Amino acid sequence: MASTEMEMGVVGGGVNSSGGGSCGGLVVTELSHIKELVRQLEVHLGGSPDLCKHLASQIFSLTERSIGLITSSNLDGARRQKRPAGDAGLASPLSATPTSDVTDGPFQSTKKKRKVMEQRRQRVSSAGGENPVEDGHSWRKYGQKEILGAKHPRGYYRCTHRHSQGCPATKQVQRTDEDPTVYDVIYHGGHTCVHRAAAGQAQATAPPEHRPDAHGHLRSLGAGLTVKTETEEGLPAAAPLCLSASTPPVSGGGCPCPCLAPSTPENWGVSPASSNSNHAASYLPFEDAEWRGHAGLQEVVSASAPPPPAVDSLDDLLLLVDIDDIASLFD
DNA sequence: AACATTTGACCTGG
DNA sequence: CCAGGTCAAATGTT
Repeated sequence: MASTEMEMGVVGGGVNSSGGGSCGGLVVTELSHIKELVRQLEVHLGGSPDLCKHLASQIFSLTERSIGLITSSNLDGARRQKRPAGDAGLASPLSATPTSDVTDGPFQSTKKKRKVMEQRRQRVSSAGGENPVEDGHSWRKYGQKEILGAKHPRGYYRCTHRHSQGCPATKQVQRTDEDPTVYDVIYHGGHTCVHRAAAGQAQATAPPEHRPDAHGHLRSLGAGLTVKTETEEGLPAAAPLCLSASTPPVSGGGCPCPCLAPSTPENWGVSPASSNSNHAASYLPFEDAEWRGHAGLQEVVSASAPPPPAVDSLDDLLLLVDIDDIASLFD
């Protein structure tokens, strides 16, 4: 049984970072390039599909490179600054989890599947509502565990499409000790699943906040959400956004993110007992292997914020991805 | 019937 | 040996 499960994702897929060092300038250059490409893409939207595809793939590879640079930089920083594990209950997951070298080859042997994948941590507030945040993915709970030093058990979830598509994404959800309405969500691995059919259906039937098109997603991303992103050292960082252009959207401008199955009320990273259908919001943690560079980032997501600006154009999208913000990481 | 959750047992790394 | 992570049978839900 366990042996039949494919653990092969696109983990560690070809982000070639050029060593650590100060890469801020390089990243800015790369991102500026991306920005320009996106502008071109916008111009050609509705025009030649081939050209759009070409631009998309260029954006994709540039993004990969940039993330590689950011990743290597962040990891360096994280390694250098050792974290005191004193922080009651919360300190453990990221710092104490002995994630193996993320820069190394992803697989050594099938036995060593544990902890091979990178992880990202988010703090999710459910302020008032029952559910923290909808993340647009289908999760299936496969375990729960009392964690030493923590008041609340940790839930273990994996992508619903794990078996059907071999999607390696998993997440762990745990209430924080300080505030029961706040959850720590740790994601392992990115989604490799694509749920085209369901996504298309969802586009027609699902409520706007669940529509798998980029704009809808970005709207929902903002809908009632503030995303404060910071590194472990407390540096400001770019908001996590789904920019992957790896999967060409369904014609007419779908979401570039894979695995956008219509979310179910059970998607919630909380005990199903407390989950119901009136989720407060949606957000996109990270969708692709390319976005795994945020290993050192901790995102703080609050579900109680006022309605956000709509993202109606790629320009709006670009506004959300402020290159300067990213650049400031390296200042 | 199919799918999801619960939960105790098992496995693994430190 | 212990804590964390995963498995899988039992159970619940739709």
